[in-house]
Amino acid sequence: MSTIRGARERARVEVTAAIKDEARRQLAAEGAAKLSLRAVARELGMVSSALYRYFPSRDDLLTALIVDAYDAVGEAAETARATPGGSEGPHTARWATVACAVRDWALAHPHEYALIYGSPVPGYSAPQDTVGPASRVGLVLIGLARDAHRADGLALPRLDAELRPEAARLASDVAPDLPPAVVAALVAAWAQLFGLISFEIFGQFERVVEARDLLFRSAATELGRSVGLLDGRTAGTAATGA
Amino acid sequence: MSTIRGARERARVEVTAAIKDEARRQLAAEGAAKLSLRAVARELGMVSSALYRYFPSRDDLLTALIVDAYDAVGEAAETARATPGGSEGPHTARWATVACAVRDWALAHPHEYALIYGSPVPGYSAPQDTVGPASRVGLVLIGLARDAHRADGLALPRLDAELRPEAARLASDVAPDLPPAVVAALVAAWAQLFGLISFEIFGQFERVVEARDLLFRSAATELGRSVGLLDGRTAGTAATGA
DNA sequence: TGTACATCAGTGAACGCGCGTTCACTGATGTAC
DNA sequence: TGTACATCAGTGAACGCGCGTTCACTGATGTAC
Repeated sequence: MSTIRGARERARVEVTAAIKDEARRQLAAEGAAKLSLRAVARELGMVSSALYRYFPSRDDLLTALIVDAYDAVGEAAETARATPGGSEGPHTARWATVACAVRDWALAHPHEYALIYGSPVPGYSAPQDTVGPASRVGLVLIGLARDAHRADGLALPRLDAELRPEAARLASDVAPDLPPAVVAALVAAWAQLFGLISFEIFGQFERVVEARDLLFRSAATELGRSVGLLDGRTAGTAATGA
Repeated sequence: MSTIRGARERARVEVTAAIKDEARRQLAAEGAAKLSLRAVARELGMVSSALYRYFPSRDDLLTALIVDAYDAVGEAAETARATPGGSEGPHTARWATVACAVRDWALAHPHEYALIYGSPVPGYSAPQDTVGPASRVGLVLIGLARDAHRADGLALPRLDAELRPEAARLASDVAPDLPPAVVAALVAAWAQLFGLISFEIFGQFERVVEARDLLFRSAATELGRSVGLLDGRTAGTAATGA
């Protein structure tokens, strides 16, 4: 199926991509709530009913955009982690590199960011297809902690006694090889990281914060420390794979 | 003007409140994007054009709801701070009390929360009226740090050298009596606090975190520490006023 | 206390708009023999 | 290589819907003298 199967099939792939591109363009211009099949079709020079050959409904188009957005930000994080800044030097700096990559993606695609990390679109409920792509950024953060752990660059963060069962459950769910205290701190840091980004993207920093790059990098680094990552220099590229 | 001025004026106040209440109800049911003047009027047994005697446009109604929501969450924070849990005992615990109050409000009013801390409503730009109410929660957090500072319960958080000018500027803007390092950490903690809440409200914790109360309280307490608040017991009610 | 006028809340009809989705159709591309 | 049939992308008209906003109006409440 990876071969080109003929003109019809190739056309289908291209038109599907064109529809999503145009939808993304309208998303950027107007926001998710205003995304309309008719407007997309109009812009593409098609009649609106033709889109139903590609997406059975408006919600399915939205779902495709959501999956693409999760994949895009996940890929940005993964790419950053593969970069020297994300795989060499102090683990807190690697963490900051990945965090900044996520933020950069968000600044470049604010409406796609809002689609996945903002208020849920009214009347729309995300189907199962989104959970895989949605976890990619989280997995990169876990991977960074794992690298540090294997290189002895990970301290144990504080863990409230009453949180121990939940931490153990979380760890066995997402990273059984890491200490539960680290996993609990990771989940909190994950949410807090996007809190910093959302406040910037959604305008809460307007007229308050000016040096946003600096504040973000500094706060993100501190978040890395809260997970247990150490500032000290350890081996360059981790001996352990991904 | 504080006295009752007559039936007409009293009716105006009541109808205005009824419109906002019904609008809030629809907000909770459908989300901001689906809020429509016609539906509100219908539910109130009025004709849609009658609403224009009270709000010059749909956007003005939205603005009123936004201001009310900021005021409600601000009041929740202020009330919590006035409570024993918010004004006595370790400063980190006071901070956690306030943070939990904000989260409780958000859980009880998810759509109003989304209205103010979620993706901006497309095509709507917040007017100046919202900035005062929008800052109330932040001011409570600053107040908590101030209480600790005056009671010698505040340590200096780390401050990156390159962030010093921004921290100084921030401090002189919002809290000249606090060390710049604290103010910079406060701004970051403020955003991160809402990151924890948004992830929960917007569904990112679905199928991941189970003990959300515990995780939140623990992470919020840690955020208080990141600002410099100390766990040690200091004087009961701070000798210093608000 | 009574009359004349001003204010203003609420009505009902209308304007013009864009939306998602369905359906019977045309005509080009692909497949089987 | 050629013919007969099946698949399927795209058309165009239509259905039924709800929306924000305007406008001339009625009638009740309030005010000035």
